[in-house]
Amino acid sequence: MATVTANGVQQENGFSTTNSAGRMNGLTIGQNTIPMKDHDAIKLFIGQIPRNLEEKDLKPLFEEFGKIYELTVLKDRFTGMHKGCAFLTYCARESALKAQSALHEQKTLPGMNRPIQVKPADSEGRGEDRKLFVGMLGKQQGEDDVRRLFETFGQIEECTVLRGPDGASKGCAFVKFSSHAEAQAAINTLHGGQTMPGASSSLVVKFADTDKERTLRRMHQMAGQLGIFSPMTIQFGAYGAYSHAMMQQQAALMAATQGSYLNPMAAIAAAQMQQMAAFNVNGLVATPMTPSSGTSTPPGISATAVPSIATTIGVNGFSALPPQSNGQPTSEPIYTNGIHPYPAQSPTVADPLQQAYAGVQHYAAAYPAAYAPISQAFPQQPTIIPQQQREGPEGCNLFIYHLPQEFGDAELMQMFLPFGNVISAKVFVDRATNQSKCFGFVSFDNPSSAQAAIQAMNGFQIGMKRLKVQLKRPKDANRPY
DNA sequence: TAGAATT
Repeated sequence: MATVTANGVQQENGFSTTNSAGRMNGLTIGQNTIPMKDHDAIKLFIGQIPRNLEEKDLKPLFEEFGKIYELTVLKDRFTGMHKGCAFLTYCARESALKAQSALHEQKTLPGMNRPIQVKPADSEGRGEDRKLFVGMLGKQQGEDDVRRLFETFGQIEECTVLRGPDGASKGCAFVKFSSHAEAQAAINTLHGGQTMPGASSSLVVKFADTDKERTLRRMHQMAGQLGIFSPMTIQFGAYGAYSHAMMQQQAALMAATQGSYLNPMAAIAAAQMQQMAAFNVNGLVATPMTPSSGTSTPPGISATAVPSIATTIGVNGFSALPPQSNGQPTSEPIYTNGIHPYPAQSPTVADPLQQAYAGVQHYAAAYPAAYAPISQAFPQQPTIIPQQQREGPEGCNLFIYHLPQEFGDAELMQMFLPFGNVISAKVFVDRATNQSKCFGFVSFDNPSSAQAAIQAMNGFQIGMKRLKVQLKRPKDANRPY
C-alpha cells in the first residue's frame, strides 16, 4: 500500500535509503523532499491520547524530537472512532528514542487520567513472552512493592498494578521483564509461594495472556455481563476481529444512547443489535453463505456504504444509530497512513461477520425479554405474520430441534435469514396448549444456503440446549417401499 | 486475579 507521508507525497514502497543518524532524512527530487526513514527506524506506539486529538494536533508535540516520517491515529475500522492511540515513526531512530525517554509516562494529556505512553509498537519487537501477570497481590501493595518482589530476577521494563476507578488495587499487576528467561525465573521462584496479606491464596505469577486469550477472556466477561452463558462465546470466540470491533463500539454506542435506557444492559444489547441490523442492511450478512464462503468475496462494505450505518433504518425494525461525531472519513491527507476509516471489507472478515450476526440475532431472538428496548429510540420489532409452511427444493429444507420454548416463526425466520432467502420458517405448536414443541422447519430457496445454515447453526448453544439443525428427511425417507 | 490502546 502506498503511504501518505509527512509531505503528503504518495510514496510507493521500494525506496531505499542509507540514512543513518545525523544525516538529512529525505530524498530530494527537484523542489520536493520525500521523507525517508532510517533503516532501523522504530515505530512507536502512542497511548493515552485524548480522543479529540487528531494527527494535526499531535504533530507539534512530537515534532520537537525530530522529523516525523509517519503519524497515524488509530481509528475503528467500522465506525471510524478514535481509539485513543496512534503509531508514530520518526525519520531518525534517534528521534524515537528521544521522544520515548522524554514523554513516556512523563506527562498526561488534557482530559486523560493516565500519562501518555510512548514505546515501541508491538510490531517492533518480541511478543509478550516476557510479560507476567501477577495475581493474588495484597490490596495494599503498590508498584514499588511489586518491583521489589521481582527485581532480583532481572530488568523490569514495566510494572503496573491494576486499579479500579477509585484507585484501589485490584490485587493484580503486570510486570514486564527485558527477557523471557528473566520472566521465567520469576515464575519459577515466586508462583505459588508466599501468600500476601489480605489475599485469599498464594501469589500467582504467570505469563500474561496472549492477544487471543485476552480476546477470549473479554468475550467471557462481556457474556457474563449480559447474562449470556455460551452463545456469544461460542460464536464469537473464533472471530476475534469482529468481537473486538463490537466491543470497541460499545463505549461509543453507550454514550450515544445515554439516558435512553432504564438499564445499561438493555442499551448494550440494543446497541449490538443495531450494529447487526446495520450490517444486514448493507448487504453483508444477507449474503448466502456456502461451505466454501471463507474464500469467497461477498459484497464488501464500501467506503460510501458504511457510513450509512449511521442513518439507515435496520431492515428488522431497529432504528438507526445516532449520528457519530467523528463518523466521517477524515479529510486530512497529511500524517495519516492513507487508510480510509472505512476500508473495503476483506473476505476474511466478512465471513466471521456473517456468523457473528447469526449469533447475536439468534440470541436476541431467543431471549426477547433481555433485549426488549425500553426507550422510544428502539421500537419493537414488527410482528411477522405467521405463515403457512412452504417446502423448498430438495436439499433446501431444514429440520431444527431444541429451539427455545419462546421461539416463534418470526424468531426462527430471523435466525436463519443471514444464510439466504428463507421461503418458510415454521415452529410446530401443540394445538392443545398453543405452546411450541421446540422444533420447526426452515426452507431456503437454494441448497447452499441450507448447508451454510447447518454449518453455522447446528450445535449452536442457547442456554442449556444445543440446536440440532439438519436437512429435513424427505417425506418418504423411512418408508421402505 | 486480566489494563487503556497495537495498523
